[in-house]
Amino acid sequence: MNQYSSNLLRLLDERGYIHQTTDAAALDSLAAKQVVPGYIGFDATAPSLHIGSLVQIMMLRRLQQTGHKPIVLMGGGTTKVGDPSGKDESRKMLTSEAIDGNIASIRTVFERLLTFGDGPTDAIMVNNDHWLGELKYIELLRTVGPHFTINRMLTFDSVKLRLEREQPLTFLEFNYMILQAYDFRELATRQNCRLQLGGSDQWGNIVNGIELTRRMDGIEVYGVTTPLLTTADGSKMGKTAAGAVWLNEAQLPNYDFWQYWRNVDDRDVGRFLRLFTDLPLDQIARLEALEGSAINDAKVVLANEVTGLVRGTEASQAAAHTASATFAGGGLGEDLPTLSIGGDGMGITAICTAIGFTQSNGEAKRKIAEGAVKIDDVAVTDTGLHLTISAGEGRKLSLGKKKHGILTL
RNA sequence: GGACAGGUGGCCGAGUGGUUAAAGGCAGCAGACUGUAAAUCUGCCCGCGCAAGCGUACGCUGGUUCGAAUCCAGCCCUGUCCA
Repeated sequence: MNQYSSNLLRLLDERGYIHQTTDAAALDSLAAKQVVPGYIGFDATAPSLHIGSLVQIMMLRRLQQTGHKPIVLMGGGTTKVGDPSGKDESRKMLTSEAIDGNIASIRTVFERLLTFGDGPTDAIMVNNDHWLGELKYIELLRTVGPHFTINRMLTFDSVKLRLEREQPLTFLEFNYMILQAYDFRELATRQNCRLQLGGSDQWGNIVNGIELTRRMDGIEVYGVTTPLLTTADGSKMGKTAAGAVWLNEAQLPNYDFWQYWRNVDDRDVGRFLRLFTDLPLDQIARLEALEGSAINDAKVVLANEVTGLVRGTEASQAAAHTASATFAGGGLGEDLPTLSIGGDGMGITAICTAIGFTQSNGEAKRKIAEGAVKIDDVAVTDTGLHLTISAGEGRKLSLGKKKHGILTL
């Protein structure tokens, strides 16, 4: 698979980003001779993206690394409509203020991974609300409507799925694909954008945009999708018990982010190193080849690198230090969650819940009965234990092997 | 507007008057084994309470009954077909 002449496609290919492309040869030769502005659309439904979007973000980074221009399209307008893809049910509507706030928060992560500015290969962030908001409905129908057939729209997976499951698909959602196609056409004419990247679930939307652009403006544009990322055990990436693995620190502490990568399945290590770090491929090959417990070293590298990229080097080092102190040294690290229990002390079950290890006092009680709760590595047996701490002293609270925290006065 | 089917715990899905805080599965958490992995086995898995127990919960609101997720009425929502 070394037939590509452009650095862009070669890099994407050898690091495992490519699932499908439209007209790979034409895109390849275009990327070999000029700067190709390419974009990916992101949703603005939450104040942070989670690691399910990280492949997409990394692709924009690769785009910039190979001398092209990344365009981050925030779906401020489309978020008002709601993407039916993969969702069983309609999303709730967000206010414009909430959407704008989300976009501002999401931008902070992009600023770590991409270089923004006015230069030819600097990244830019755009919001499709700017053009979608201006569109008048009749105008939209007249401009875009003729280029879509219901027949074709009905063949899309996102639509078929709803219909097969006998679940509702509103007309509003049905319009999502039209708006998304329109984005590509807008970016192609306004920003000279020639490429759209996205997850494999966006294939249909991307192809729609390509066709619309060709029909309306006679411009040839291209699409590349990534494979749907699942972990080795088959589940969708980025979901844990506590919820999604968020990219923003406000939604997920650095230490927990680091731990996510430290705990990936053995079989995922090489793939993730290629996708989510900038390490050279020969080094990754060496790490990936580690066997048995030695693979843990590769996981530490993965955690360090990804956390460094997304959260910053300092955060990464602090998390790594805390992890090694906690797990290897049996001690404590500063990044662990901390709870102040006050001068009167607290009941052990309330402590477990307050620090976030358990959802309720009842659950804490059950965990104690299972012998999972430890203070300074000694198992707690009494569910009624009332703990007090004297000044200057820090006690280590553990639930199971992985959850550790510090209790202070 | 009409006919029919349906709305159960994070999800899927049993349950048609009491033994039902509600089978089973998935997801999750913990224990054992390990390597902070996977697989496997075991336990747990609404909340409050030390506990006895109490409180909430089967779309919503009322009703029947000693007793309702289960029966009745009205309403809301979804799907399929018809107009």
